[in-house]
Amino acid sequence: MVILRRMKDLARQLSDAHAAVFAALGIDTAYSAVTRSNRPDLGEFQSNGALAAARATGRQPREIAEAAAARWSATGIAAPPTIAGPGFLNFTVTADALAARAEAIAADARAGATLVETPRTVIVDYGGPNVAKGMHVGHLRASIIGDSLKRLFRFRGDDVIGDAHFGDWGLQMGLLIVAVADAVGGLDAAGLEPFLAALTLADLEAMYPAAAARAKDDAAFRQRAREATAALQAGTEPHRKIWRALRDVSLATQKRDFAALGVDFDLWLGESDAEPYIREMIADLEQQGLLEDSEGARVVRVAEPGETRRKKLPDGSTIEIETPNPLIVVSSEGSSMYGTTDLATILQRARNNEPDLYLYVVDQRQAEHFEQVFRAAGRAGFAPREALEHIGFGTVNGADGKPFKTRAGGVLKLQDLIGQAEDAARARLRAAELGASFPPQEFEDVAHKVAIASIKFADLVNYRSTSYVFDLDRFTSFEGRSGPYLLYQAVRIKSLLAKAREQHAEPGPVSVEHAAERALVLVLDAFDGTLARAYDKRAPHLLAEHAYALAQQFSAFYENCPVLAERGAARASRLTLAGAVLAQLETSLGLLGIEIPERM
RNA sequence: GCGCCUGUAGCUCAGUGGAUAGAGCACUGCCCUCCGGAGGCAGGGGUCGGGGGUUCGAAUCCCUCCGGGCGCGCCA
Repeated sequence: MVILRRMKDLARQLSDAHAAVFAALGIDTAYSAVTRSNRPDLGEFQSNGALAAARATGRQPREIAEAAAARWSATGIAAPPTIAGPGFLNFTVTADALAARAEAIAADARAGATLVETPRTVIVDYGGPNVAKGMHVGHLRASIIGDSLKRLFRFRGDDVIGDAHFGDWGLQMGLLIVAVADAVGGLDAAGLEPFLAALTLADLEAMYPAAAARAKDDAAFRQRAREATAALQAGTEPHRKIWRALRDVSLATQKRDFAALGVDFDLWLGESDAEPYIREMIADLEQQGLLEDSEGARVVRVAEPGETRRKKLPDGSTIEIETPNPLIVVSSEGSSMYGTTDLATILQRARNNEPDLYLYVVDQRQAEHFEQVFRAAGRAGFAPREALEHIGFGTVNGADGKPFKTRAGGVLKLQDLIGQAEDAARARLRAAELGASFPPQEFEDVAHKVAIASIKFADLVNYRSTSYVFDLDRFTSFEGRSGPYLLYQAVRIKSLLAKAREQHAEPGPVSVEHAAERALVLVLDAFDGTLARAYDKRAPHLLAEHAYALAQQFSAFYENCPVLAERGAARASRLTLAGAVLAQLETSLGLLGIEIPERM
């Protein structure tokens, strides 16, 4: 196997050259970073290092900038920088450097992306469907963001394991077991077996909300559910048999929903799979003296000394209590709570996968829960606290700014949501007279890809911690910053390249002449830096923005720089650029979990 | 009450110490004898919630006030 030394991006090349200049001048190279310019009228890249270095050393920024400019000798990459304002250095790269970079990207199977220096083992916990409920719009973000992060980390060279972590072991199971018992007339009723055999997800979706609602104000019913939960976890029959049936029905549907969404997992484990570790974990916590009795439960305290908050009691008085709250490991009923399984799952993962990093892609509202679990895991030595990260995200809201609901006020099932997006995609395609001549099966495939691209791009283009407003009309639009626009641009390039092949027009060496070509190569060049930042910040939206910027810049290039109308070297150069753009666009969208149809 | 998140153009959102705050939608005006116009180019539109402070420099950091969302032990 040939090991290629990947070419550094232009910002990196300029930074290296600038660092050499700073080193020669005796200035700390920590200030030598060169980045894309925010003043394109003055240069393509800039360095603010002279200002920062001036502050640190007490020298004049202008003087440092002038000395650096005078020593600049990176021939071939850029001319010596110009100085502006109090000491900004502005760089304009040479056409040759751009051409070389474009060719390197075009020839690279990774479209110009480098790998992390030290690959790690990373486990990504995302999706998190609940066995008691079908997947709905609320599961969208966990699935889409988690899947994208998994792809991004894997692409950068890490060994990544995606785990769905089904919610199949808590009180929701106890509630369902009691509901089943009531439906058939008791746990030992003859009707149990046939009931379980005929069970569907629809039954489950009808039973669970009813049971959950009843538990709210029927204390006796709630107590029965808690007891049933404890019995299930203790391995009692027929609780276990019922649980198995419920889980099987739910899982089959959820796998289908994930498949429709184009989201996959390496491990399809759930909370129940942590069960074998719980007894041992509790003994370990006990032995370490971390477990305390508290109001009938057994807890691990995780607050540091002095971490307190005031709490109002029912009688109106306030008391000072520790924060975060202790993590409940054993409920007063003797059952496992979600904190118990989460903690045991860390132990399980540490044993089985030895991850360097654990990412939990879960709703931001659970931040405090994870803080408790992570602290407990750190204290118990299951995993270092720094290796555990909660990747929180905001909610999907309706037009009223509140979490998204259907017109009837219920939650929108994932399946229905995808169906609505497909309807919208079909209508858009027909309105644009796209795919009219396709075989029905291909038309449906295109509509599905457009629908998924609409949903995923609209979600991923927002920074994950902010909530966003769900607006299917906007998401499925072919205009502007949307998934369908990106598919359209990509397919248009495919069409162009196919036409070139028909004409036996071959790509060739790149020469960068037109301003639109310069701008395009600069966007291609920015890919690797964007990947690195998206990776560091666990922020796929940076990648979504890059894909959009690339498509948009290609459109400008396409408008200004005819490809097939040219002949010879110019045509060959532009074909290389077009090919590089398509490859990078496919890679970018692929990392977002978005598939591009062959034609549309 | 305490804590976390959040407030940027009419709308949806980027930008978290650097120069003149950006993009999409919407709006106005141009551009199809030309590779897919679902496009491109240009323009109007912002006291970056208010006030104070730190800094050569603040949407970004600190303080304070106002608005919105969420969380605060036996649900997940």
